[in-house]
Parts: sequence; C-alpha cells; structure tokens
Amino acid sequence: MAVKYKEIADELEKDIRDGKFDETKKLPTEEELIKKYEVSRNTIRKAVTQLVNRGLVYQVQGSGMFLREKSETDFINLGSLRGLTKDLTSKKIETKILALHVVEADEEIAKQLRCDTGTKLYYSKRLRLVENEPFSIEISYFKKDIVPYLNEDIASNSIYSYLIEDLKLNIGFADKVINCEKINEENADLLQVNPLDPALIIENTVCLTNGTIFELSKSLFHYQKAKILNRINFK
Amino acid sequence: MAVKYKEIADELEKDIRDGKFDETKKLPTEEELIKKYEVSRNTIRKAVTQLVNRGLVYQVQGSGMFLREKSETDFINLGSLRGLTKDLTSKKIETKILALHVVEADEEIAKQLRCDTGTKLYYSKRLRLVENEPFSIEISYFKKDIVPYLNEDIASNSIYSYLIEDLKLNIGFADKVINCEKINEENADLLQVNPLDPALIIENTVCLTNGTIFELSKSLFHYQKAKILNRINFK
DNA sequence: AAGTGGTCTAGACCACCGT
DNA sequence: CGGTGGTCTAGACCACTTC
Repeated sequence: MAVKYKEIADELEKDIRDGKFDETKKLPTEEELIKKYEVSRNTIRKAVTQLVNRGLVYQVQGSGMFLREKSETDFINLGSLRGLTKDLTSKKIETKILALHVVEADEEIAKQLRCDTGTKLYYSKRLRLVENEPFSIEISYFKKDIVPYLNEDIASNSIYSYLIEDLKLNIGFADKVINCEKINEENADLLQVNPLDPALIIENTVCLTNGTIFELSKSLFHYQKAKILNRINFK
Repeated sequence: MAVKYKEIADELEKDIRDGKFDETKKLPTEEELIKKYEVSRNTIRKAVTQLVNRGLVYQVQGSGMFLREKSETDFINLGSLRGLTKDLTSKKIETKILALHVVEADEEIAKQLRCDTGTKLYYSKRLRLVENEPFSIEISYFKKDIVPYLNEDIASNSIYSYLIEDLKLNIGFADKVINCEKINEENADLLQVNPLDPALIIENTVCLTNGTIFELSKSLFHYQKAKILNRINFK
C-alpha cells in the first residue's frame, strides 16, 4: 500500500464497519482527521472521497460527513472487485468446477477480447453454491498470456484473490451488462429451477489498469436468490 | 455551474463525444490541458477524475489518459441521473400515464421512505414506450413536501428534468437493487409479454445531497428489450 | 533520460448550515 | 456568527512508461 489516502480510507472503512461512529452517524470533522492522521487536508479529502465512492459516506457542505445507512447484506455488489466470496461474507460458499481448461479463442470471443482468433485462453465453468443451494453459474475466459496458470484448486476458491494477491494483476475497470433471460434446460438443471424460468445475467468485460482486456465472463444467477446492489453518487 | 473543474469536465466530455480525440484515442496531456484552460494541475486532475468516474476515460501512469471504447448505445445507464430520456437518445420515447395522484404513505412505504405513515406522497405509474413498443413500467412515490407539485404534463416528459431544472432539487445519491422476477398478469398485459415471463427489475431509493430520502421507485423492464450497462472503476 | 501521471503539502478564499 | 465542507492555487517529489 504505502499510499496515505488509501490507508486512511481503509482504516476509516474498518472503523465504520466496526460501528465506531454509530452513535453520531457522523465522521469526525476534516480538522479532527487532519490532526489524528497528521496529513494535509487534501489527503483527508481524498481518503473521504474513497469512502463516498464506496457508498459508505455522504458529505453535506457546512454540516459534516455522515454515514449512509447500512446496506442489506447478502446482495451482490456490482462495484466490488472480487465476487461472491467477499459479497456474501456471512454465508457458506462452495464452488463446483464444471470445466477448466485451455482453449483457443473462436471468432466471437476473439472479437470481444480484442485478440486474434486462436489466442490461448483459460476457459472455466463453475457452479457456485450458497448455503448448500445452487446460486449461480459462472463462465469465464481469461487470456493465458496474462493469466498464465490456473488450476482446480485456485478456481475452487476466489480466482480474483489469486489474480490480485499472487499474480499481482493491476485490475483497472470493467463494463458490466445486466439483463435477464429464460434459462435453458442444461443450466436450469444446474440451478435447480425449471426450464424457461428467469435467470439474472451479468456479462462482464474486465481490463487491466493499462487498458488491456484480460477477462470475459458471464454469470447466471438464481432468480429468486440473487439481488444486485449498486450505490450511486451523483455530482 | 461556475465551478471550473465541472465546466472543464463537461467540455472535455463534449469533445470526446464529438470524436475530437478519436485519432489518437488519447486526451491531451495534463500539461497541455493546464495551458489550454489556464488552471492549476489539481483542477485539471479533478476534471479528469470526473471523466474517469463517468466511464469515458482511463489513466495510465507514465503513459497518458486514454479513451475507453464507446459503450453500446441503447443501454440503460445505471449511473446516470435521468432515466430513459437521456439513455436512449436515438430512440423515440413515449410515456403513458396510468396513474398520478396524491396518496398517504402506508406502513410499508413509510418505513422505506423513513417517514411517518400518512405522509403525503405523489404516486405515479407510467408505461414507457420505446419506438412504439412497450418497454417498461415505472412506479414511483415522491415525498410531497419535497416535490410539492406534479401533473400529467410533467410526468409525460422527464420527471427528473423537472426536479432538477425547475424545482432545483439537489440530488445526491441512490441505492439501486436489481433482480428479476416472473411478471404478473396485469403487468404482462401492459408490456405485451406472457404472464410468467421474466421481468428485469430495478428498485431505487433516491436521496437529496443532505441525505433525505425523497423518492422510491420500482421499474419493470421488458426482458428482451432492456439491458443495463454499468461501467466500473477499481482503485 | 525525457515524458507523463500519482501523491502530498500548505495555504487562501468561498458557500452553506446551524445557532 | 462560528463551524464545516467545497474549490482552487503553486510547487515538490515520486513512479511508471517509453525510447
């Protein structure tokens, strides 16, 4: 880390989650935070901006910085990097690997990944279970030159933890497209719903900080169990 | 406006949309923008941060500031304040008002709006048509003390334009919950789909900058016609 | 090594909220 | 009016990319 404003943001986030400001529902003033952390005002403001972007805090000019109401837990957080493992912390999550191997990009995938057809990719298909019940099906393609190695052990846990902590990938931004469809027979079977029941779908295109696309994924969620939460700030 | 960094952000956004940087797919360097707009570096950086948050640009340390690929048009943009009218600019949008009147908050709504039961609210139910076909059903509750007046004429166009430009409301942040359900008979009829077909749903709780909740809405989208786009930045 | 973005500081002045 | 956030400046130094 070693970056002050991020460290302060993370520490404040922890304090917020620990309920340290629950009585007042307010953060200390900028002045107080400046003294506490011994940094300049801009650094405090940058840290707080992080909290605002994370949906934890809102600022009112002339009045103070307030906690947003705690969001429902157990929702899928669109803005969070890692997937289920971090979103549904209170639940038991299991992963069943349905497929994991190297493939070559066909024309369609190559176009979406902005690479040549034939480029080597990891293909994975996983069934995620929450509290022992089928929750989602996740199909992913990773560019092999960026993710050179993947195995069942890694894919059974959080792939993203591996990408970030082990491979040290710098993940920058993503496009997410959400819609819903009638589910097909094969997937209905996996999610234990009826064919033609709805499925909530997120298609995800993920880029490194330098702009390179490295992952394409499609997740199908159980329509009765999954809800997506997104906290938005205007201004 | 009168705020420099927002003005610069808006001007740059316009330039981007006008294709002014399409050849290089890069913004001018910070140095060049500082000279062009005659402001300090921090002001330029704040303006660019806006563009990053809007999903238009990404920054690469040591290299430059690059345009993100143009997103599919005709998607519902989760992050945008106004609704369909701004998202699907290329399309013909019509609104049919199914209900619009003042009601008193029942227990359930009062709880969600953090107000007393019996509080006066505007209730509206609208059918939105895109290119002459049913697209979504939008049900909204507005606190009447914050939105004192609403009529069919306003609700036929963009309610949000009215709230912002006429009522000068300062809209701050929102919680959006997305899921999908089987549609009921009445709504299936309106959207011209079959009962039990899927519906994509967004439930929205909107607050002013001072933290007051003023709107609650639920939108049901035609499952084959609606896609939601969300551009996310990590870091 | 030169170019370009990222972090941090110190200080000035403005705008808004509440008493 | 005092307290608190919002905008803006000017300058220093660091980190990464590119050649």
